[in-house]
Amino acid sequence: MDLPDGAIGGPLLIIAGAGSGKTDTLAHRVAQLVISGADPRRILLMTFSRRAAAEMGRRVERICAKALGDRAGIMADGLAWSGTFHGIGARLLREYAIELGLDPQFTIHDREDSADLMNLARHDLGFSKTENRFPAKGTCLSIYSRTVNAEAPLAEILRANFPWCTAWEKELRELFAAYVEAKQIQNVLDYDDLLLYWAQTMGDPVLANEIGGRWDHVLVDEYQDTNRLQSSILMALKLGGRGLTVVGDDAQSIYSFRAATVRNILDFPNEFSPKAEVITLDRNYRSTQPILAAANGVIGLAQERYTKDLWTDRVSTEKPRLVTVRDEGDQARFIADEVLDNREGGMRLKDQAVLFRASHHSGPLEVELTRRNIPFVKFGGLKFLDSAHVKDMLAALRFAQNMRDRVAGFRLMQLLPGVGPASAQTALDAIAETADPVETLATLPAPSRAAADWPGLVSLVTELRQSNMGWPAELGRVRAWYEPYLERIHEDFEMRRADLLQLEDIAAGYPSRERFLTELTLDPPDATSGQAGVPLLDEDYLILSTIHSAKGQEWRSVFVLNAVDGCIPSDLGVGTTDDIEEERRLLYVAMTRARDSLNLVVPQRFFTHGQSSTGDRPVYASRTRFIPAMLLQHFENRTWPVVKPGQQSNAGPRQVRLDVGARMRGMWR
DNA sequence: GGTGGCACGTTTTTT
DNA sequence: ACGTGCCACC
Repeated sequence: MDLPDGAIGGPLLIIAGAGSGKTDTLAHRVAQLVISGADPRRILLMTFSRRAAAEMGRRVERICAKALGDRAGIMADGLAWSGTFHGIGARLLREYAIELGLDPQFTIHDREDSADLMNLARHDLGFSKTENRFPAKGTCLSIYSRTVNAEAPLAEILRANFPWCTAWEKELRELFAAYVEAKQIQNVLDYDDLLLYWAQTMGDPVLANEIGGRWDHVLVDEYQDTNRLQSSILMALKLGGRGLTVVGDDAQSIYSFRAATVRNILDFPNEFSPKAEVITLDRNYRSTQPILAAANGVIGLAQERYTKDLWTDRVSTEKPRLVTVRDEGDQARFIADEVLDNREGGMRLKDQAVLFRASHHSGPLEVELTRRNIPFVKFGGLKFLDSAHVKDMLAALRFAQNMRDRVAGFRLMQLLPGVGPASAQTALDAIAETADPVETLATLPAPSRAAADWPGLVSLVTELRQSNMGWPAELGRVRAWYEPYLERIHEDFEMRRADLLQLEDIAAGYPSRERFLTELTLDPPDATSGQAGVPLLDEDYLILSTIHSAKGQEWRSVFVLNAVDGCIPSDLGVGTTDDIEEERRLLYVAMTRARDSLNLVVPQRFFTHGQSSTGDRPVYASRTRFIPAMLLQHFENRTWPVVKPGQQSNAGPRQVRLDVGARMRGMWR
């Protein structure tokens, strides 16, 4: 590979197609830098997830250990600065908090907390009961977030992405001002702030110089999925681009809903003079030729493309399959059958993955897998941390960490019977106004209807603040306090208690409450399991994942669920051309995860819930528009189950094949 | 002021 | 099927 060696070189862009060994290339580049004398502590590596960062770290260490022999000691600390933009931002902001006028004890709000705070502001301004409905809290947060991340004027964002909200521009501006003020008073930062404050910091010449000077080399992975704000930070970090390397693939850009823009990668070379060097990797080492041909066919129909087709020399006679099944139930049974077949043939469950557009698409499959005792782990979608009981526990810890955090305090206090929004509000107001919040909390008159429970809350918070019981013992203390409430609130508290024990296991892996809270928010455990608890590492299990969460990974056998219009592309949203194009890339990403075998499953009929006023109704689906007739030559078409002629009538109990009545009714809806 | 019931609108992907 | 706002009752 023709990469410059360890000296600090000019800016470099590596366009790395799917399966072209991007991770390996980046790992080798970092290792090369270290081997030729670069200080690993002066290398900044930003990846998309911390999982990717960990993987990169392992590979770099392995390569270095081999090459350096007994000098491998310089890698003792591994890569000190490796993580996501948000993670690195949080670390820098804590370090520079004083200079930036922040309290170093700041807590970080996740998306849901942020939405809750937005809601409080929305309420205070009286927007929640306007005659024409004001956008919901989540929508408000999305608008705010997109405006910040895209570095674009509000009016423009509204016009382009939220046209149904344009009439509320004035109110939204007012709301966002209140939201920002609330965050500052409460000493909390949201995800966007981690980037925004960092970018602002880089606007100060002294701090910019100091921070930029900490690293000789800055490398960024998955650059096609960064947004304007992130690229601004990067450019300010390395003026002129010395020591800067970015890697990505415009054909795999799938995060525009998060304001990521493919322009970052396309415009990168021209940001510098002389222009950045560009290296293109177009050999795919992952997939067989027929799989790649099909994937190339799909992406070949994209309206705009910059990189050329990938090639491989992995020959195979097996084409990817397009499997038509009757409905989602058959889809689940087909996959379970195939997965077990593959395993009989020697392929571990872990070498197989099922990918889908939206987290809930895997529901019927999860039921089938559980029924057949096939263990699986699911990535993406609803997280363990989003469950009410886990959030309650975290609220207690967060409130102890930062008593000005109203979202945490609000949630915590309302656990007590007899405490509702009004009493919580009053208590939090009193706390907000004093210099010694613990003292205030302790001397506050208990809300009259919660007289019995209030002292317990006060002593919990006081003890946590004194913080001499150690970590993770603190969490045990919170659980002891919380369990009676858990039993009171939830019928199924037994199951939930198991989650809390799991939370304690997770907590034991962190050195302190502060680190636990920060890192859990920035990097939540992203898998949930069908069985109780996550399977042990040495166990074998099938992978279920959203396509988004499957980014950067590969499996020997890949199944794609619901390859139908309405799912891929998703029929939500207004459906601009850009949205459709992104969905096409999503299918491309899914297909290129497969090494040896690829099945796209097309259920002819599936159910949506809600939507129509009459409740559930079957939707007759057609094959995804991204595989039009002209691409069928790349696939082996089949239907499942295979019905042999003459066996039709005794192939099992007769079932409804075509719900004519529903179809007739559907004509009029 | 808290709580529980009802009706209505919403529903992807993630740091 | 689920969250959220509104309203009536305690």
